Amino acid sequence: MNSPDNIIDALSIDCLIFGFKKGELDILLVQHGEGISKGKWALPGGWIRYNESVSDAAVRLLHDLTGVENIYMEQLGVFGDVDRYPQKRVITIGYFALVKPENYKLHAGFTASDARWFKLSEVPKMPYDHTQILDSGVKHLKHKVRHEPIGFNLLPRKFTLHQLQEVYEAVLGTKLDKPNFRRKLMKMNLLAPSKEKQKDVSHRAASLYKFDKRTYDKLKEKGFTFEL
Amino acid sequence: MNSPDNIIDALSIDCLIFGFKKGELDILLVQHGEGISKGKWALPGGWIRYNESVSDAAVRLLHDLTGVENIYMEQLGVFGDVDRYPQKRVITIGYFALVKPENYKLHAGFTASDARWFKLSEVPKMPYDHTQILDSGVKHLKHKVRHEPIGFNLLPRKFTLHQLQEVYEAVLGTKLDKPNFRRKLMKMNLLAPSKEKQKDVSHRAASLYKFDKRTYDKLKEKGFTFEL
DNA sequence: AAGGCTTATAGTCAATTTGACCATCAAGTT
DNA sequence: AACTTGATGGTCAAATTGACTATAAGCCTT
Repeated sequence: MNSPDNIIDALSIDCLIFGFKKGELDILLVQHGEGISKGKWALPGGWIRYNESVSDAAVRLLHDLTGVENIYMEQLGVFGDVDRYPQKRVITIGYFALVKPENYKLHAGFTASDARWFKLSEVPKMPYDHTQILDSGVKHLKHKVRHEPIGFNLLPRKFTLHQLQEVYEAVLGTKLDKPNFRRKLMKMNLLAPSKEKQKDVSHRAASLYKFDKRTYDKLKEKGFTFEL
Repeated sequence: MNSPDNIIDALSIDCLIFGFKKGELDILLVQHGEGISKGKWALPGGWIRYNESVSDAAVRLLHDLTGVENIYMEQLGVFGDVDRYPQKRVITIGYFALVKPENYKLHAGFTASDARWFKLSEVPKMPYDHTQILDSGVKHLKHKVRHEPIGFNLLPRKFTLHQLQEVYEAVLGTKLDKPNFRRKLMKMNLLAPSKEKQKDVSHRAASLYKFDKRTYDKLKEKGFTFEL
């Protein structure tokens, strides 16, 4: 096969970086400091370098922006409508990341003059097809959170069952029964109890758990699938 | 954001086209007629045109190859390792398609000198990262078939419950209990009985059903999710 | 035409899981 | 010491699942 060189002008990456605070999902946006989209809040992103794999580029961009190394991250897909970007043919690859609150501090990166978290319900109008990318990511999150144990990537390493429940309630937009939720989760054996308890609460302190990846991997080999 | 133009050389599409016959999954490959990969069987693919969205390109390529318009199709993801393609930096977008047996006839397309179906178990070594793309697609299929009603896209429009069961057994690599499988599927109300029966079988003819997309869409709105 | 094959389809039943609850417990607060 | 708040533990009927058994419809042979 012969390739018609340079049939597109450029290939970018745009990141959906989700966080969770006060019972609500947040998304990290940056304010563009130059170009046509100056002043607008948009998804953080950047360009793929020539000698860098697509996934390396995503890791690099995510790191530059948040300063964090071990973020949960996956590729969301390609957004390639002809007129998604003005003037030139730019195709972008959407990435999807979940960050823990302890990593909520962030760098202001590259060409962004500022960066901050928005509640999902208060995301402003964004340029290009970023709103479409976000919708696609939220849909993906809703689906995935029910079929794979990824919810705790939005929580501190040690978390209470109730915090986890709040994540599910926020993502799925439903209320869940507390005893039933805990019963279901505990039976899966994916939560390893740490000996610690919650602190600084004005009521009985809840036990803290952490996700037991080792056990999950073992169970998965035996055919177990997470379902909620 | 300023884009460093043409940081990659080209962007291609590669298609995973799955079929189902004789209780086994098939995949459609083409034999390359020119270039470095001459003579090798590989995934069918092509280039994205300047004035064409990525998804339009996928539809076009799939149509050129199979001659079929309404194929079940979705984007699988981007494969962008630096050295996945010799000499140049070519990034590819994997697409994932399921075709019905009545559409098994195909055109030999563009630069492919030949095209044919391979059983999944007999796929030859493929050039570039095509084996990786295939593995990724099979994994995706295994997951998706359990969480969304897409299995019948590998069957004729009207099919028997047992045919459907065979699809699941082939994809998942397990044996399923016949009465239990039928009970579960029937309870979902996603299969509309056609008045017809199987023909030319040397035993009691089974009823034919078709997937009832309308009902599925309604149920989905109400929060139903397909699970098997 | 009768009996035998083969696969479809129906039904049974115990074990497990779910959904909707109520009850008790362990802190901190007044 | 009583009260408040949320954690944790149980109960129970209903629904679902998994492992089977039983019966029904056809063709195929003799």
